[in-house]
Amino acid sequence: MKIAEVAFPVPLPQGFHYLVPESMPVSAGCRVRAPFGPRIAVGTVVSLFDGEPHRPLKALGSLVDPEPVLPHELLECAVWMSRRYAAPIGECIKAVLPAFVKPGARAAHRVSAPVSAVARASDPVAPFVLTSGQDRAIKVLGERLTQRKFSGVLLYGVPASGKTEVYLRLIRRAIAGGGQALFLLPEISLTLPFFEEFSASLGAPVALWHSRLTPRQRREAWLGMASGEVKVVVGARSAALLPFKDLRLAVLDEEQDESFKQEGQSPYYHARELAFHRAQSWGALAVLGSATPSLEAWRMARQGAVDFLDMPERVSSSARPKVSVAPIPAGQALSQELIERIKIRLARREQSILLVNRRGFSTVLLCPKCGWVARCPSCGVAQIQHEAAQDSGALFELRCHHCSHRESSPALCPRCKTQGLRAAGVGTQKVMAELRRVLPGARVLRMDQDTLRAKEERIYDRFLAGEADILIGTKLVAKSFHFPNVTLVGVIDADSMLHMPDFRASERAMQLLAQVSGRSGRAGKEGEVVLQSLKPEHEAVAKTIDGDYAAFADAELSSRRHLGYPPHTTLIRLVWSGKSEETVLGAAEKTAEELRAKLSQAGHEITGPAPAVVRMTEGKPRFHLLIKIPELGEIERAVSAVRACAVPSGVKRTINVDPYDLF
DNA sequence: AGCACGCCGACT
DNA sequence: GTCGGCGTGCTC
Repeated sequence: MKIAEVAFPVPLPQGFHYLVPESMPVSAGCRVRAPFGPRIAVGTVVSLFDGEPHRPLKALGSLVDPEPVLPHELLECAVWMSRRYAAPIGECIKAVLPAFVKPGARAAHRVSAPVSAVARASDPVAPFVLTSGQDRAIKVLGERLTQRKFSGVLLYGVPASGKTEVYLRLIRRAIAGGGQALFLLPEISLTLPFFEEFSASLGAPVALWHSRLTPRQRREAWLGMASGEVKVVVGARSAALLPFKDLRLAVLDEEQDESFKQEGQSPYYHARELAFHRAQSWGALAVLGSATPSLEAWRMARQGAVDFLDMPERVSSSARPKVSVAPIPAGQALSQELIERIKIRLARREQSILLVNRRGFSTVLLCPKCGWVARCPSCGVAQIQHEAAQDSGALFELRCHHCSHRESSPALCPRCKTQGLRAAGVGTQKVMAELRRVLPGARVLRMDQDTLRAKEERIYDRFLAGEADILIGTKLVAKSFHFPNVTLVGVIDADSMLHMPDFRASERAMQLLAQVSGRSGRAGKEGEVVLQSLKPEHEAVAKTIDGDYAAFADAELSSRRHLGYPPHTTLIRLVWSGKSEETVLGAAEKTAEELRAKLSQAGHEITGPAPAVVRMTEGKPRFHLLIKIPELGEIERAVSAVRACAVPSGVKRTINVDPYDLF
């Protein structure tokens, strides 16, 4: 008997089996209507096989699509994703189905119409003198490309070593043979400049892909990639889930960036792994590019799982910036040392960038008398004080950076009713206010998610055009922007990055410090970096000073081995949330007990359950647990042990394999 | 995730 | 008397 495995868009781990009626011309990747409980639901056929059912099966109702809506390789990708991340198959299928075929899907409304997401243009290519590193990279990678079989390469290029030119030439070579290229970037705001540059110089249709496209742009880009008419796609994370006709090259630029891992919504996939998997399916070349590689990629390179290619010299002959440390002053954000150096830039008409960790004014509002802290009523985390909108009448408001909650900032302590609440910690707005006071003549711009909303390119363009002397911003300012007139970078609080209760804290700090340092002195002028820190002896700070990322990565990799942390081991994070603390904690504890019984002897370590750092979602209690799987342990065994544990009704449990978000 | 079935409060 | 609240249980 012919049986179809069908996935429905529901968070259930498995597919469902149906009998295929004799006359139905169904194939894998088609959507079908099928009786599902008390209703008829639309699902997608994952596979077809012949066999004897072990239980009475219902028959498929009718075909929705006469032809598959998902190409075979994309369907296979969804199935792989479902296994790799222990995610419900239906959710994985949903993630690869384009919005325009999803039943009842409504795309988010977008206010202004952006440029077409598929561009065709043809400009002559300007001649270019390559560095020897670029030349070698292009030769080696170009050679790989012509072999037409899978290989993975880590391209380790110092800041300003000219990786973009290497990518461009590789893409040109990939599409010259009729193939397609996938180019992934960590941030939506970075996709547009690359899209424009590639469409202008490639002379072939290029598509743009990210979550804020209009439905029409989506449709055009998706179908263009599926048909092979579009040759190149430049996109954010979810572009790793597009259909291809003939993929020959997949590039992840800034591969260390954590936004390549999807968090917040299942499936919790990592675009780097997906890009590798798909390059394997197509026999394509996968390139990971970074000046500060992730320890995951670094380890793969050290073990020979990917090849290592470096570009050690900068394109312009300028030297690496000079890095110094200044102590963090008490009671203010800017040290005298930093202020003096900014003054020098103002006098020379050069520009400065100041990196601040948090947007907003101050990072916590507390009562010195009774210890009350302003927390989000929905998430339970400390709220950030922001300057209020001009017309609101108040000076400040409180905002949650996890959800959209906002409220006015209280004048008295809500608990003990005394006056004199203290706003501690430094955000971008406070630095702005302080600069205005200390250097009233300086022209200052701010770039963070708050100022970014509508006009991200405007701030970039205005600073580039010299409309301001100083740019204050969060980690956005550390990204691949090129500001030739910047000769000073100041980091307001390098230590605050190291204090996070997370084993990746120093990796993140080192990457951010190295990246932001790379913004200084890019066009032949001498650059300088000032790190405000009280711990100059810390590994990440010390290695930023001597500029040795490779030494940092090797040392960190070995320390992670001693502590038994990724990338040597695998983590699985379970999160429970629900109405009452008793049921949520009860379920978590029962699971922990069962997992310890089943997994301990295989060397799996179970930590928790414990209240998550983000203690609530929508006001409901939230607990988590970590499973640490040893180097050669089986992930599948842990996942099936988790699946065997009951989830009481009223409780929601998520499974996150290789989590980056531990809060 | 839906959707039905099942037992307890304010209404035509 | 019944319309409907959402707790809990199942979907090949």
